Parts: sequence; structure tokens; C-alpha cells
Amino acid sequence: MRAPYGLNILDNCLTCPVRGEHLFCNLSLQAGQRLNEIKSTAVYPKGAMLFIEGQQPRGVFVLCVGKAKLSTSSREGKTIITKISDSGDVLGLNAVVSNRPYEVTAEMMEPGQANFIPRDSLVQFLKEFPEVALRVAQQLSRNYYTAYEEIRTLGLAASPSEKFAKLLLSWSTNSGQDDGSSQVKLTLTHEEIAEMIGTTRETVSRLFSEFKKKQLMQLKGATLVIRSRVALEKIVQS
Amino acid sequence: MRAPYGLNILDNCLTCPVRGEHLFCNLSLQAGQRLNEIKSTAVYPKGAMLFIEGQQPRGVFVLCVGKAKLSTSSREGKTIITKISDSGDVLGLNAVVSNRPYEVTAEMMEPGQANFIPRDSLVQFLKEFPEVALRVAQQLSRNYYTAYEEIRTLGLAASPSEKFAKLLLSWSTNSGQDDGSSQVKLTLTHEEIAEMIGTTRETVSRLFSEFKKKQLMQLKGATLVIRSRVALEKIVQS
DNA sequence: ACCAGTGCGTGATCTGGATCACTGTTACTT
DNA sequence: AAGTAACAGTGATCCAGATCACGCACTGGT
Repeated sequence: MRAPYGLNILDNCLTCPVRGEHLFCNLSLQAGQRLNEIKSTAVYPKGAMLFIEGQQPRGVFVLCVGKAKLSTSSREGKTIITKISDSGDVLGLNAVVSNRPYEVTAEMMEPGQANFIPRDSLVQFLKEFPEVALRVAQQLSRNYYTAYEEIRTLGLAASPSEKFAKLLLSWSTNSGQDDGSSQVKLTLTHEEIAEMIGTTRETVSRLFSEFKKKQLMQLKGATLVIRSRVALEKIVQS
Repeated sequence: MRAPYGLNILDNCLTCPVRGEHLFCNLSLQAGQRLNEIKSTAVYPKGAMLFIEGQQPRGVFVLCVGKAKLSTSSREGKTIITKISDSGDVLGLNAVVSNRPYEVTAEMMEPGQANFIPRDSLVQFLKEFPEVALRVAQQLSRNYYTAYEEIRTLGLAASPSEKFAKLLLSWSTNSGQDDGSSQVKLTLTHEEIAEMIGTTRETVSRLFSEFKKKQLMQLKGATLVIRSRVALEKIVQS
């Protein structure tokens, strides 16, 4: 099956290759089938907005292919990115469950695909399958902890260096080698990194120079090589 | 019934004078009675820690009398206060539901009383009364929104002045007069206010002077008079 | 009365990072 | 191939607010 933006469409959750330890991705057979009925799938170009901060919640999006950034902005245009979502993540869950406006904007960072589940159908679905409702509650609670982590970082981590080091560490945790180094594909612009750690583009540029000079990291094309986790942890402190 | 610290003990939720629109405070008769059985009550002096950030969750605390501050700290001792809780508030709910460590520290700001519900009993109670479980989920979701509000403030609101103005506004919303002014009993030290808006004690002192000079507020003993909400809103902007 | 502890007000410095202003570098588009 | 965005590096400047260092007022304990 072919689709725009050069993607293959995944049209069945039960046979989806990205099935894994995700909410909505490994349900009981019945629940999975029911989910398959109430969801619709769509393909999005880079830059597409799944939903925008402040909108009334229409439903949740299950990211199947591609990355999306979640952000919130002030009136003057200052923006912070709170999370980079990957396939399997469920977006807009909290807004839908609490029936309050989306608290963030979700924008596709690359062409991708997402399933959409309308609010009413989801609520009905959760009533029908209480075990899924429980998992949703746990997910919400996990989201809360992530939010608190963000609060701690923004409120307590003093300098941009600290926050930058923290960010690098969070990237390297996933794909770590045992010698303390690790490699990550760098997909964000300096501008976006700046929005993640609450600073300016220029400062991020300088942080790159500084960290490279200090042998903390290294750049090979688009691949970021993190040299020493311990050294970074010493910078983070908090 | 007399107790330490000059407080009268409230020993029955069903006849409690602070019953109101709180989670756990206006339940069905059955649920209320059951709750009354599984809770225990205790009286705390000023400065008592109900629980500490990082501890495994033992249970939730329902604040009956007194105020408590919720805070989180870095290793170096920098602290941010995320919320001032008042009677009726349920503390530690998220940690208990998700069975993760308390994400904040809860400290009594004045002598008070709180009911304690052990984790196991609460979980059992929620299974027994699904309608209460639903309300708990809603409460969690509300907590999440509050956390996001905090993220926005910390990440987007530029200057201490802005955050201070925001804080004053949040205080004045409760007890507002129609002429735009309002009065609040000031119970926090400058140090604590500083920890709420992420700045230093000295800066808060200077903000007080500055705002008084600008006729935005006024201080009569321990009573804070907020002169003009609109003027404050103009400062907040975001 | 005394002292210690805690909170408050204010001046004098110092500095990290925002801001401004460029140039250089890719990478699409036509 | 040329032209136009978007992205990236780097110097120069500036300033809000942290930090340091006081003195002063109040409160509770002995």
C-alpha cells in the first residue's frame, strides 16, 4: 500500500510491525479488534500540526511512523519543546481524558503516520475495557512524572550547560556502549535544542563548541558521539 | 476534643466542618463510612514533614486543618515550592496511584491536622468504589494541568517581575473585590516567595518595594492589599 | 535584660547569557 | 547553475539579577 510522502501505510494495529510495549499497542485480542474499528489512520507531511495548544480535544493520536515535537508557547512567541515523541506514543491523552484544551501543540518533525481515535469513541472504548482504562491511568501518571522532571530541570538546573549536559545524557541512555560512549543520530536544529533547554540558538552553538573542545562529545556528520557519560554527569550535579 | 498545638481534633469525616467540594470530602454515604474506617488522623506541629521527596509512597494525606507547602530540591540545596496546599487537598495521590516515589516534599507551614490513608487500603477502597476511582483519575489529570502551568511559568515567563505579578494575581483571584482590589493575608516569608518564583530573597524584597512604589500593591501589617489586577495583568503579558 | 535566631531592606559588585550584527555553509527550487 | 531560504559559527556589547555584605527590627527562650 502506497501513500503520499513516500510512506507505506500501516492499516491494521493487529499486524503492525511497530507493536511493542506501548499503550494501545499490545492489547487483548478483543480490545485490539475494537480499537481497530474505532481508529482511522492518516499520513502527515513534515510540519503538520496534529493539534494545537488551547484547542478543544477532538481525540487522541497514536503515532505510528515519524517523530513529533510537543511544545508550548507564550504570546510573545517564545517556545519551549517539552517532549519529542516517537512511534508508539499516544498524544493528547490527558486533554481527552480530562476534557480540557490540549496543553501543548503537536507538530510532525518528519513525514509520518498517526491513528486518530475520536474522543467519544475512546471514552466508550475505555468503559468497555476497564483493563485498558487502568493502563491509561498509569500512563497519565507517568506523564505527570515526566512533567515534574521538566519542572525540576527548568526550576533547579541553573545554567544552560547543565541543562545541555542533561539533554545529552538523556539521549545517550538509550543507545549506550559499555565503554561509556554512545552514538545518536542528531535530528534537531540548534534552534530546537535551544527551545528544549530554554536558551537561545547562539548559546547552543557555543555549547557545541565548548563541549567539543572539552572532549565531552564529537560530531561526525549528523552523528553525535558522546564520549563520556561520567564527565557529563559531573556537570549536571543536581 | 483537645489536642497538642492548641488544635481541636476533627475525628469524623462525615461530620467534618470543612466538608466541601474536595476529593474524599463529599462522597456517598457508604464510601464516606468506609473511608472513615480506613483513615487515621494525626496532628502535626509547624515544620512537620508529611512525606519527603524520593520516599516510597506509604499512603495519601488528606489535609484537614492547616497549610502545607509542596517543594522539590536539588542536591545543592536549591528549592522550588510548587504549591501551597490548603485544607481539603489530598497530598501524595500521584505517588500512591503510580507506586513511584513521592515527587515532592510536603511540609506543614503551621500546626494542623491530616488524615492518613495507607496505600493498600486506598487501592482496595478504589476497587470497591469505582465512582471514587473516576474522581481520582480526574484529580490526577487536574494535577497534571497544574504541573503544566508551572512548566509554562518557569520556562516562558521571562523576568522575576512577571512571575511575581502572576503570583499576586493568583492570590487575588480568590478574594477579589469588584473594584479590582483585594486583600490577602500574607503568610509566606520573602524566602518562600522567592522559592515559588525561582529567584532570590533579595530580589523579592526589591520587588515588594518596586510594586509598592508603582501603586500595584500595599502592605498593612500582614495584610497584602492588591490595588489593580489590570495593571498586574499588563505586566504578566504571557 | 540579655542573646540568638530569623526575617527584612538596601547598597555595591560581578557576570552569564541574551541580544545584535555579521559571515559562512548547505540544500532546495526553478 | 544560479538564487533563495534555512541553518550555523562567532565576535562585541549590555544589562538584569545573582551574589556579597552589611545593619536593623522583631520574637522567643533563659
